[in-house]
Amino acid sequence: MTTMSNRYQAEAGKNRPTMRHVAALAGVGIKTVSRVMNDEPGVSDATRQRVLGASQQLNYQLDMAAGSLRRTGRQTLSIGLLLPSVANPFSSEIHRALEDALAARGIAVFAASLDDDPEREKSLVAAFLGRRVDGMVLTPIARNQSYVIPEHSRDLPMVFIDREPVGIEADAVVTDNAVGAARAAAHLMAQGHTRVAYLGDRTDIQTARERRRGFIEELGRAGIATSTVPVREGLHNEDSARRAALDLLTAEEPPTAIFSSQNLITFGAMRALKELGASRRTALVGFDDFTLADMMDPGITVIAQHPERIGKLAAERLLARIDGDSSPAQTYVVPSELIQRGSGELPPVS
Amino acid sequence: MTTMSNRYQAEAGKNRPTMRHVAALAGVGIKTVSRVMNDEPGVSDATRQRVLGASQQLNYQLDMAAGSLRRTGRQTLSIGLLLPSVANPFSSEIHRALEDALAARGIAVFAASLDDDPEREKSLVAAFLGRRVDGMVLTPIARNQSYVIPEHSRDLPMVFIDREPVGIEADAVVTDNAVGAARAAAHLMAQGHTRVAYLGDRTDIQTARERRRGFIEELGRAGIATSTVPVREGLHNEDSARRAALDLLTAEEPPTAIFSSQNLITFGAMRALKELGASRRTALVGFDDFTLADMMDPGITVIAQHPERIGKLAAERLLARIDGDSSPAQTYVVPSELIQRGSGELPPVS
DNA sequence: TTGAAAGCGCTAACAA
DNA sequence: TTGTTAGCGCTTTCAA
Repeated sequence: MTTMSNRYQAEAGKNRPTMRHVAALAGVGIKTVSRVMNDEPGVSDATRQRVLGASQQLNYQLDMAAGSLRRTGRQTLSIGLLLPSVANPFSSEIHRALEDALAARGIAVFAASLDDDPEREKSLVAAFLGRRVDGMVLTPIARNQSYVIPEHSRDLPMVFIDREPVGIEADAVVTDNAVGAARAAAHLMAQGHTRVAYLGDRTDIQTARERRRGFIEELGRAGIATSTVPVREGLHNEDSARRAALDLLTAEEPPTAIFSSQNLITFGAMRALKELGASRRTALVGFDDFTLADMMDPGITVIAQHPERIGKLAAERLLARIDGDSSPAQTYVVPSELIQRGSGELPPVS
Repeated sequence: MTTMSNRYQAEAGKNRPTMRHVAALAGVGIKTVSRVMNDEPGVSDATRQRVLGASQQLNYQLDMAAGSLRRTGRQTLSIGLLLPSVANPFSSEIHRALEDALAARGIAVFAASLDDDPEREKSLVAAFLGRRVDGMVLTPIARNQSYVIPEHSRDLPMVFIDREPVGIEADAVVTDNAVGAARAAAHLMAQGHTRVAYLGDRTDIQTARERRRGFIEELGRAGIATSTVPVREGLHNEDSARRAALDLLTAEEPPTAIFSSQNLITFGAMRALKELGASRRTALVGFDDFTLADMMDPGITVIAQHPERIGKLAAERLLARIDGDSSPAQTYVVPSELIQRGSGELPPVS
């Protein structure tokens, strides 16, 4: 005991104190310290106070990693979140909603950015697994997610967001992409447009394909020959979208309305219209809402997604799985919403 | 040995395999598995292959937490990042730059949102510490950061961003708030403005006070009686800024130019100007750049911060500290930049 | 109410 | 080149 006191009590403040240091200083056993630090019952008030005092004096902090190593269930109270980019506004709102739902349970979030790189997806998932996260929320980008099947079978909770996974049956939370895009088509046709162009993202992205499908099919249902619909795809940034829009608008028989399938593409279309002085002549509906959309001239009509709802729902599903829910995997669809601001209500001008 | 084989090899796939399982399957000692998994030398090629095979067959994954528990230096390859909100565009760009710089070293990032709550700051820092992060990047909001002195003295690397910490000497990376605001003042005066209003954030925020000081002092240096400068402070969202701007602009002797000290305040000012039809009559310079600023009419002139540089620099400082740099704490200043887009170049109209 | 001993999955130190 | 033993900081188990 004297040895222990000497050994642990005397050590300088450079090294982080452990339970043994606290125990030695308080003159109790290490298990008693453990009980106090974890708010477990079975410790007298006097002892508890003594331990608390020692712990504060040493500035002691429980080591979660060491604890969860032995603890049954072995939870780390951390999860992994994989996003296209943490800097993407849509992603970061999902992130925020998730964080809020998980913070209530003391769960910390590892966030990482994919940058559309399938290899990164796999290595970031591996990094999460190596840190023994209690669950993962993933935006899939790789062709196939079957590489996580082993972990999923070991009951590691997993929720996919924005896009459904391929090759594995797991929970997913997605927007009604096709329905939303169809709504955009119907809205433009209701204003009298029949010549409506589609500006789309890279076709290897599932949501982009869904939006295209929903849009075109709705035009078809209204009797428009879908083969005549001007379609420009593979656009992945503002400038390629801008050029595609300029191209369409300066061709013969330009469209009287444009549907842009994503934020950056909408920005590109807006620029093209502005350059041509056609902002009040050509109708525009964009998928994804954005800051200041209502401050544009005219205001930009959009199909808004609800990232907060996606994040919240994903967190709820993840927590349910962590708590042992073993019902079959399911895809949850968060409805999008048409927000009229002017650009989508312009009548056709030929 | 037979016992071990039975015990570890036969277990079902539900439990995560450990090194012992791999060792048993490969017919080697556990330390050999450790060597292979950590790419350490001193293992014959044949043995290495056998271990690798067994590890893949079992879908084995090294447990970083368990490893770092014993490993000298005890690094977890994770850091904590505290932001006003992960959903704030300025914050999330810093986050992204940090992530990129740290990913190269295999370091994962715990991100959390403060929401201007000093209590949250402390509890989130405690959560990071309990997870034994290798370092922290913090946006301070509490009055005082002396509560982390014990950890800082134990050589836990820490870099403060956006605002300087109080009560502790630690590295910080900040924007030249006063200088940037002064640049806005000088720019507006160069257009001939003498009656310039200031719309500012809550005065308990250090950067808000700095911006105000820089702005007012620059007006004073030019001979403007600083007591006559119309100042509205304590604005913390778009609508309060909008109302303050409306108030100023509809009073007697309205300002001919406005400086707004932050993103949301700029949006509020823009709305007020639009409502009054004064967008082309009253000059506006905002602190903080934002998406589509150039698409407004007129384009919005701003003092742009450089979140990517702040994030990158913070990461560099953190890594240097993690690598043992023990030079005195220092504050690094990232210069802001005036971007002219039209709104700040309007001449005074009375 | 309290604490000693074992062991979580791994690496350090050392021996073979 | 390989393996054995101890032990990281903690919780579990069980005995006092």
